Amino acid sequence: MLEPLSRKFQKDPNAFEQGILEEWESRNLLKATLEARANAAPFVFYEGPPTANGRPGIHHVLGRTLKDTICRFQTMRGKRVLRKAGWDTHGLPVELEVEKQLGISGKPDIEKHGIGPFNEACRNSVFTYKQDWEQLSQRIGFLLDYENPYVTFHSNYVESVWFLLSRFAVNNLLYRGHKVLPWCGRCGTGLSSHEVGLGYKDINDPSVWVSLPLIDGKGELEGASLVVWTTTPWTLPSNMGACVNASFEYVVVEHNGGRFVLLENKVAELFAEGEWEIVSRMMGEELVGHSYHPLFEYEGGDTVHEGEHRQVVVADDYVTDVDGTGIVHLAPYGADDFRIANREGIQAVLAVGDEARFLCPVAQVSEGTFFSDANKALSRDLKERGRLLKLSQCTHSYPHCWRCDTPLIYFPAPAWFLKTSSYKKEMIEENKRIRWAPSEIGEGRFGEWLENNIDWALSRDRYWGTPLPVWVCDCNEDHWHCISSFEELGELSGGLEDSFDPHRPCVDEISFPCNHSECSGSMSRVPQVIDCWFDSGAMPFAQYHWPFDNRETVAEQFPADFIAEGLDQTRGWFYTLHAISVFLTKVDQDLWKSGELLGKPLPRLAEGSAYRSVMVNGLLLDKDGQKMSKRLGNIVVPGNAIEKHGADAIRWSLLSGGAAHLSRRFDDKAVSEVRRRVLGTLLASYDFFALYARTEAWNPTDCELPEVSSRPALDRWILSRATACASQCVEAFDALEPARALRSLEGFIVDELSNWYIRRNRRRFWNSDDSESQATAFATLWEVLRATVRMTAPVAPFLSDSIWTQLSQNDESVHYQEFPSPDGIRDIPLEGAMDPILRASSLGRSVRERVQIRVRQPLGKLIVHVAGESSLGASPRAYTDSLIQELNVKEVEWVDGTPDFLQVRAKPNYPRLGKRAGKKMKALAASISEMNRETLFALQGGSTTTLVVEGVEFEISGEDISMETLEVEGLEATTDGVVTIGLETTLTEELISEGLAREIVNRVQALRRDSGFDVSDRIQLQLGGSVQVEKAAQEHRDWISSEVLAPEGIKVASEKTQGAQEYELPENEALWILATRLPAEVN
RNA sequence: GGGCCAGUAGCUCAGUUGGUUAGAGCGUCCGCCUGAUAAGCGGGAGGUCAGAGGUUCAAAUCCUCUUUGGCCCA
Repeated sequence: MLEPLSRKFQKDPNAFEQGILEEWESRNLLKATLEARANAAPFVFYEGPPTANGRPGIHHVLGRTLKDTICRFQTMRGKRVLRKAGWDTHGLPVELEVEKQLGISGKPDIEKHGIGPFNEACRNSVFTYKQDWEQLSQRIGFLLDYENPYVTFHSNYVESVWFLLSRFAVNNLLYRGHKVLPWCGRCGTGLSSHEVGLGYKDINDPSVWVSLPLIDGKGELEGASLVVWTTTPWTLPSNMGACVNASFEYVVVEHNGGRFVLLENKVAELFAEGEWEIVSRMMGEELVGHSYHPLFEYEGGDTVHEGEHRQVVVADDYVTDVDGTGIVHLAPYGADDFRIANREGIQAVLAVGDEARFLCPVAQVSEGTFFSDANKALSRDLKERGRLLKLSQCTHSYPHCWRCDTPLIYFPAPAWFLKTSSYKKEMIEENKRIRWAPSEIGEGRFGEWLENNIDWALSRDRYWGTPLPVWVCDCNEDHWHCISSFEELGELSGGLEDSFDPHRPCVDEISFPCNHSECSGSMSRVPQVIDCWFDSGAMPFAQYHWPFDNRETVAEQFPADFIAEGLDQTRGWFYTLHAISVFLTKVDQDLWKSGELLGKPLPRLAEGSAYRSVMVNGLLLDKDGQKMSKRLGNIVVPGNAIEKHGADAIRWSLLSGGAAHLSRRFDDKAVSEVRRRVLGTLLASYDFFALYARTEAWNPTDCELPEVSSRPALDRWILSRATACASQCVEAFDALEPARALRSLEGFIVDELSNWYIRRNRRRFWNSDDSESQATAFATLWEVLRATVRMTAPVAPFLSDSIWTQLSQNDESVHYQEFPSPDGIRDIPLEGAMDPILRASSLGRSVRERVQIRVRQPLGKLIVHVAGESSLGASPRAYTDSLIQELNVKEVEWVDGTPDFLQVRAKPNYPRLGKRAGKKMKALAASISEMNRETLFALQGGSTTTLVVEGVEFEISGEDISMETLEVEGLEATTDGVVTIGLETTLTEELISEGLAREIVNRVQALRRDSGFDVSDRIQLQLGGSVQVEKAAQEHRDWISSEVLAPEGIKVASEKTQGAQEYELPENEALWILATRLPAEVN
């Protein structure tokens, strides 16, 4: 019992933790934890679903540790924390992976292969690395319910998503439109931004300046033309309008008898010097509303956006003065252009279709011409008609299809949208109620994103995803319907097969008659699937198959109290969760009106966002601050690091290294340091306790723990500090700032518990002469250690649990104990009184260093003065013994008041006086520092004095100044401004003799250790040496023998015994020792 | 181009509402202790708080600009 743990941990942390993992597994820790909290209030956590078709890296360890730590902490605060795992399984990355596997590429290939087999391959591929994820999570101690995860491709999940989509449709927030995408005309497909990035190439393009003659120009604008610039002449036939920036100033210039409108600083690029002059200036807004003659007249084309206007001037901030003329030609082949056309009601007609070829003849370009081949002919035509002002060539980087190398176009593809912009106000409002850590992300990045919200382009022309549950009539495409459940689909289509799978292609085959009156058409599904971000954003509902099942559970488990993901999720999961939940709970009022749905009660869900607080973590870089990437080969494989250091050290180091939201470096050395300095110290402290509890047979169960009030000041101090630490941890964890909690814990464990409390109290643990003090020491340390491991448990779950089990001597895990109460016993005056003691110790060591007298050499007297001692709530003098031991002095003299030998000076209390004195503060500070000691003394005694500074009187009281001690006359002294000490450095005969006695003990102890004796082994001791040494040994023989456990006393002999160890002591003194272990019966 | 964040000791980072001499760990130099012993502790040295300007009696902290780096979006 009370086994030592330190060496086992330091030697092989991995094996150490594996043992604890087995324990947890055998008793199913997560289940046990939830059972222990069966009736507790919930703390709701949502797991952001990872994609399991990639290996987890060390940065996932960061995210998972943050989640786990907060969840464990809340569990220990008495909450019931369900932890349902989840998997994000749909989407393009899966498809690309499978294309690679099957050795095919592109949509035509996939359709040739067959959507059915392709999706089957996707389904099999998504869990390629599931094992890796589960094992890693389990190994780092991330408690997660992997037995009942939510999986986005499961039928139930898909059905919930359909239901949510149908609610958008019912509210008229689902609509058909166009989305401008990077598009390959040859493959007939849109590309993701990732794919676009794969295919940039430098090409040569024409650069044309074209005139747009105004139809209705008046005054200076009469007969004037707008000038636009483009490198894509093929888009000019599809010109919809011209866009200016309302706040720019434009000029009208005359050139060769014509008038042209553009930005002043662009004129020189167009016309030669001296051939133009400025006629007039006007703001962009004055141009808005004019119309101009179209560039090309032709029949045909594909109208993709109906509108009342064509060829008009509009304004938008997206127009810059960097490229072009400050007037932008709008064509449907641009996302901004499309947005503006939408807003302004401008008709959009495509001259170039989805195969990137002309749909109709335009000028000298024939139907079917590939877009890039039309540039020359179009330019020529414009030139002939006098509309081309300038033509040159430019080389620039242009995207190409990474599969077939064809130049891409930006193309408005048919798409389905969610009208999120219609409830932007609600989303912004609800965002203000979310607690963001750090807050800037919520106000800044996320807030900004919501302010600029545009409708959600929901559909994807792909295969492996949740099919968009929209069925359209073949007679009239305005007859469409969004399905809300499998049951509804079954009823409409005459029943679903048992093997029904809501994925493509199965779902594509289902059709039913159009139910619009007097329509005899047949409804079939649109080909698209949906953005997989909608899947993950739907998880608060879909993870429980709401509203078809678990309505009560969702009502309790919505919204989340806490989520935590990386910064890159701001526009990802954080947004989709928010957008869907705000819509469902706040915008969709109809859903909740009746209080029931499908004939069963529907509990109202809390109105608002899906989460109340969110913790954002930054990127994890390598030790040199480089982004980890396969290319650089600097990816840290979590397994290796864990094997070396164990998970606790990694968890601790990841959480303590700076604010969570900043990008941080993963540094192996930092992990070692944490392991040694923090975890090592905690274990050593426990081992110390265990060692003496064993030898002295102390057991918490068979003794009565003494009243705290009756314990020594130092014991009450450490208990109070433990409470202080608990209160800081609770505050920091609640604020989602684990790094702050860990700083408190590190300081408490290393400085306060180990380096001060244990170090100053060691003797009490083996001194059974004072059994009361010993029992109290054991009780205090036991209690403090138990509190400490409960505080470290959320961060270092393994180590903490193993120490806890030892201390408790039972099987109960630390992980469902209560976190130490922040409202426990606290004695703040006592804590304050310790501060001068720590300062005095430090000063004392500094003086000893200066005068070169080692601590082992006792000194006579230490004089201590504490400025403002009387204002401390408790007297530091209660700790006099600690100071005597720490600095090895015979006595401590506490100085009252400000005696003559102490030089003092006053410093102004700036925060107090600064407000009163204002500009005169500097002068006032000067006169305060000149006040004499009598005045200061009087002020401290409670009287006041008046200082006149620059003609103004200031009444100064004791509170307006603080006293600073400078030095002590006649002694080796030093001060830190608050505490001043003087050290008597005279060495008397007795002190020297005692110093030597300590040297002797020191050498004997070293010899004991080197000889491999146990700490409680008794020995027989012979020694001798130089005259002074022998004299000291004689004088202190009793003390020495008790210190080194030589019950038979020591034998001082002038003749050196054979086999004795020789030593050279300071001041050229000589010593020899012979120590032998006494037989066991003596021990 | 826009937004957000960061720049403090050789390295990694703290630094509360502006207020006394800007702190800690690692590293380095010097030393100590050891009945926690394959540990531990202390003391020094080391900083123009990225740069410039401003507000203020007082700025690492507030404001403006510049600069470097990161992330997100165009």
